[in-house]
Amino acid sequence: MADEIEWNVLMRTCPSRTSLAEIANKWTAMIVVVLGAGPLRFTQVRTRVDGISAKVLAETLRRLERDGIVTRRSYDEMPPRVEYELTTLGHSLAEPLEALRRWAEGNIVQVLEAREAYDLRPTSGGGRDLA
Amino acid sequence: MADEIEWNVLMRTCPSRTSLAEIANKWTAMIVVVLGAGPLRFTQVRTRVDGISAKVLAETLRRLERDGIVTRRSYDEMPPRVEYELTTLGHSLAEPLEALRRWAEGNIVQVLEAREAYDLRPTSGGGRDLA
DNA sequence: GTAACCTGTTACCTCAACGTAACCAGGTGG
DNA sequence: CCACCTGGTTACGTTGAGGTAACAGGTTAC
Repeated sequence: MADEIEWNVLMRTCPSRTSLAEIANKWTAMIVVVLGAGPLRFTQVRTRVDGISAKVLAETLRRLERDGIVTRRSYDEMPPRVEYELTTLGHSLAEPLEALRRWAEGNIVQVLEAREAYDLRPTSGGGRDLA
Repeated sequence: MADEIEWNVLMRTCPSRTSLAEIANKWTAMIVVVLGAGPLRFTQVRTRVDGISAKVLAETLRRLERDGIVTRRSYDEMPPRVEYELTTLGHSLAEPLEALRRWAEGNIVQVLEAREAYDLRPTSGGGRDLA
C-alpha cells in the first residue's frame, strides 16, 4: 500500500485544500454545472453563465482543463470553434456542485427570511447573551 | 400556488446566485464541515480550520448566522464561552459541502497528475488544434 | 472596402478579500 | 500589580480576483 497518504483540507499546507479553494468557487460551480448537460462552445457557456466576462471564463476553463476536469477540443475552422466537455473526473465533480446549486435555489427563501429576521431584531449588534 | 418563483443561479440578478457565491467558498465549506460534527466554540473552530484568522472566522460565522445556517449561543461566563451550532438548514448544507470536501481529498491525486501532464506537454501554450 | 463572426489575449484599473498586529472587557491566579 | 483567559474588534497594508476595453486573426457576407 503505497498510497496511504492522509489528505485533509483542514490542513493549511495540504494540496487538497488548494483544490477545494478552486472548486468551492461560484464561477467554477456554474461552469461545471452548465457543462454537466453536455459539451458546449465558449460562447454558449458565456451565454448560459449570465454575467461572466470572457477573461474570467477563459481563465477558469484553462484552470479546469489543467486540473483534468474539462477537455478542450479546438476545430481548425473559420470562424473558430472550440468545444469544452467534462471529463469523467469532471462529471464526478458536477454531482456535488449540482447539489450545491440546488441547495442555493431551493433554500434561498429560507435564507432571505433568516436575513430579514436577523436584521430586524432589536438586539442586533449586541445583547444576545443567555443565562 | 403563491411561491412559484423561478430561482436560477445562472441569472446575474437572482438572489440565489448571491447565496451560491457565499456558500461556494473555501472558508464557508470548511467551517460548515467542522460544525457538522456538532457544536463548537470559537477557538475550537479556529483550531480545526487550520490557518483561518480570527477576523475571517468571526466575519464568516456572523454571515452564516445571519443566513440562518448557524446559531450563536453565548454564555455569560468568565472567561467568555460562545458556542456555534448548525441549524437544520445548516445541516442540509453540510451534506453537499461534505461531499465537496470528500471530492477534493479523494481526487487530489488525479488532479495533481493532470496538472503535471498539462504542464509537461510539448504543445503547452498553443498548437492544441485538431482536424 | 469593411463589417461581422468567434475565441480568445492583453493592459489597465478597482475593489473586496485576506493577513497582521494591537487592543478591548472583566474576572481569575500568582 | 500584572499577566492571562476567551471572543472578539479595529486599523492598516497587501494581494489577487475580477471588470472594462481594445485588439488579433482569417473567412464570409454586404
